[in-house]
Amino acid sequence: MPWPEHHKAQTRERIVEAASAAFREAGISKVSVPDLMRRAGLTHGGFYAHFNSKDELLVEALPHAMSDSTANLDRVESAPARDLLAVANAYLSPQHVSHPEMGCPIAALGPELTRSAPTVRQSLAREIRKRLDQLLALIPRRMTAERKRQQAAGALACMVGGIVLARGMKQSEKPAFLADCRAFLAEALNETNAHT
Amino acid sequence: MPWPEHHKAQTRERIVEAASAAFREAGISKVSVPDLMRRAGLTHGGFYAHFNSKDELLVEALPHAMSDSTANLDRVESAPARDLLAVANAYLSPQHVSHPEMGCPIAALGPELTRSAPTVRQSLAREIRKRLDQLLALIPRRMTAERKRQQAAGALACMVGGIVLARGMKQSEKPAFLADCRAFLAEALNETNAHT
DNA sequence: TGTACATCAGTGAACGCGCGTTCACTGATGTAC
DNA sequence: TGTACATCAGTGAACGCGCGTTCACTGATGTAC
Repeated sequence: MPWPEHHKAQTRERIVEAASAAFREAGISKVSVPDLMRRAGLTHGGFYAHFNSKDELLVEALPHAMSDSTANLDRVESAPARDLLAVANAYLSPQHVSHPEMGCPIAALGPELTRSAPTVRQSLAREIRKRLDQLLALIPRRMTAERKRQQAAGALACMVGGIVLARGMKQSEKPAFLADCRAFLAEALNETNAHT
Repeated sequence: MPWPEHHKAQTRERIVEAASAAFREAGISKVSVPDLMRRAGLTHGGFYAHFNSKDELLVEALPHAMSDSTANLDRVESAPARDLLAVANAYLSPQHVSHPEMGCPIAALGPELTRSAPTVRQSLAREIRKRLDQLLALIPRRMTAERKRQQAAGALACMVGGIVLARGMKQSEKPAFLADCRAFLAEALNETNAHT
């Protein structure tokens, strides 16, 4: 073989990484194939040696963005967060609001992904399901299955909506709104409520 | 005057209405000026007799969509809902999930609006602020101002995120997820918690 | 060790297309007489 | 009441542009001898 063993796979990975950040930052429709190939240090023509279409890239970029985001957000002070509230607090942070390119793709691209091609929508559904299950696993065993499901669903909804809303607000109102969302969840997830 | 008094204003209104529904259904960037003029029963050339740009229309279509949405959602069984939980329950309904064109523009277009022109972003910030204040007004007086703010913020976040997530899920998982979000909020907003 | 070669990752000109926007015009209307 | 007219809302051809995608090619690479 005329090229180093994993050379092509590495280039492909670079494209996926560039796309995963660029889409979250600017929106899928606002990032053209020439744009993202430039970001990956390549020219646009080579794109189709790696992917059959922009949608096919998207199917791969979404799980990548999701892993990237949860890897960043689920660890607090370099240790993986072990309770739901810690994950929610990290998620509902000013840093997450101001850095969509490193953050959750559901908050940055949810509605746009929902309107994309069927393969993309399937990928989105899979990622949401997975994220919900991750959060579910962080909830104390002693609660009923029903209650755990409700807390995971409610917390994830509050997290995603909190970021979407904060990003749309006046700069000066963002921190207080995020703090309110965190306080709301702290209260709602508080175990003393588990027995009412 | 060669035309009926409010003729032009009515046409303009028809364009705003068509845009407000079309944008929520398909996304702003996927609806072209020719598209929406066709929807309003006109040809594309006339657009610029009413608006200077697509962005200028957007600044007007957003508040319109927001009023349309809250008018639909804030009334339960033809009477205006008077408590936050009733509003949240109507918002987190399967009908809202399956009809974005009549629903909340923040859930349908939030991230895309956040990346739009400054004038559009200002309009979005204003609408979010207004919505938050509406919800705040539905919370019992006896709570502290801080707690009321937290409940309004948390509930709105949960509502918006709940719709964004439900729309991204597998069809079969949507109803249970929405029910979980509603149950979560019923618990979190429950007044017995107000005194913990 | 040096050289000719086959491979194939990446290049860049070109394609058809639909976008947002402009503008010369058309023709339905209310008014004046 | 009937007709000529000025108005201006709406029309549709045309603009430059950037999109996603295709394809003939280039040139850096590892291999064979």
